[in-house]
Amino acid sequence: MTATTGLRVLVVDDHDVVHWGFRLLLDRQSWVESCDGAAGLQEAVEFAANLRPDVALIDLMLGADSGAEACSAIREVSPNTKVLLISGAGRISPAVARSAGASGFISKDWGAADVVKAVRMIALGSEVFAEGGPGDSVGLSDREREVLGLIATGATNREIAGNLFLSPHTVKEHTSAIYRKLGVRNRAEAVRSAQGLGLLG
Amino acid sequence: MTATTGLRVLVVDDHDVVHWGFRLLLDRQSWVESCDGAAGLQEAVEFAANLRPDVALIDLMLGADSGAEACSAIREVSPNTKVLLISGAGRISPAVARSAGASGFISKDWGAADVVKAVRMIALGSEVFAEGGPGDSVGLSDREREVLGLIATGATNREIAGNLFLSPHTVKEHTSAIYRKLGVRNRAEAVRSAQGLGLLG
DNA sequence: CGTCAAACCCCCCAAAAGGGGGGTGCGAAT
DNA sequence: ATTCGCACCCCCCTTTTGGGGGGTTTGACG
Repeated sequence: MTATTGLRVLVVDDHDVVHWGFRLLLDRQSWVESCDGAAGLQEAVEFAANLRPDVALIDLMLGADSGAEACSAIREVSPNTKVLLISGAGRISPAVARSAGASGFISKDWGAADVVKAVRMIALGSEVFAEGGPGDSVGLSDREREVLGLIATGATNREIAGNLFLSPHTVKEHTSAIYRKLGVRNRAEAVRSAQGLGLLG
Repeated sequence: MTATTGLRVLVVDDHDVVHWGFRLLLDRQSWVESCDGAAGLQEAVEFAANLRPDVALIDLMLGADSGAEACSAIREVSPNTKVLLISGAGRISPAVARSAGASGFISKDWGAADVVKAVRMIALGSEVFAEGGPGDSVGLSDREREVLGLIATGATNREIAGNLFLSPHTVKEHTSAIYRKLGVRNRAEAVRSAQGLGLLG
């Protein structure tokens, strides 16, 4: 639905449990085409060079290696790969993560659904830098919030258009923007997400 | 979407404000084809006989006439018309309302959205008898709740089918049942409604 | 001054949704 | 003993959705 073609994901983590956990989690998503894993920096760079993954999930504590290093190394051999850094215990400043070329930074204790959503948002071009937790300030425009409210009432795009005196196509563009910003695929999930974020009454 | 053809609604109320309020409210709904009004019993019966409305909204306090009487009278001349009784202040037992042939009974201080929803639910064949308020115990089956939960994650019917080892078509029947029971037209509204009813985590 | 994002409009397309009809079997209730 | 809700399967159909292009204007911000 979002994905015209599935995403290729690379998981880099030296702990087998984490590593396989993510792979099982992501392989289950219909928009994930393939999900491979690497245990160390060298292996990760090889994979990245060959597979050109869309997203790389990199653990910050890569044994002897640093996650930030791995991030730079991967983006050197595969510049189109978006990197999502994952912290176990330690913290990292968004600035450091950004300068390493990462598109996002999350904590390992996020729920599975939120991690999955973060991967999707990054693949779609958003950045995810967690300060306090998932879903801080999504930054919908006024119009988008208005459309979102009508979506939640079950209105079709045509009805929304009639209500707001717009063309149905413009409404679709707003909905697309909403989905992108919320990291969501469709109306139903958008409503759920919006409720969780307190964007709806 | 729900309506292959729009609903015809008749509003019976001797207070002009209420009367027009409902008409304005309902005319705005895309699934309402026409919405006429009558001020008294006789007028109401005439309208019902000619227009054969799908739903009649009847005020309980019809001046000298009783709303329950009007209900019986209307269903005599137009048996397919579903009747929704509306109480201003007074209360009526569901038993009395049922024996008069009403499909539902609500209070005037319900929110606009809930009244609209009640009309739709009745038109779809459900009964709406308010005890404590709108949306008491919708009575989804286990399977339906399961499907609803997946809908809220943005899953498509095909994905739900894969997850629950069903055919996509069976999933669609569950979704239809969910929509009917919640008085809702589509996934987005179902998610919103379910949240409000506490059916989702 | 340019630039950028928001908001609006048009075209196209494939996929999904939603509703209609038909059917089966089960178990619980009347 | 028959009815009713639940769960499951098949066919058909139209509408809606979501994404892909392309474009304009406006107003804010540097």
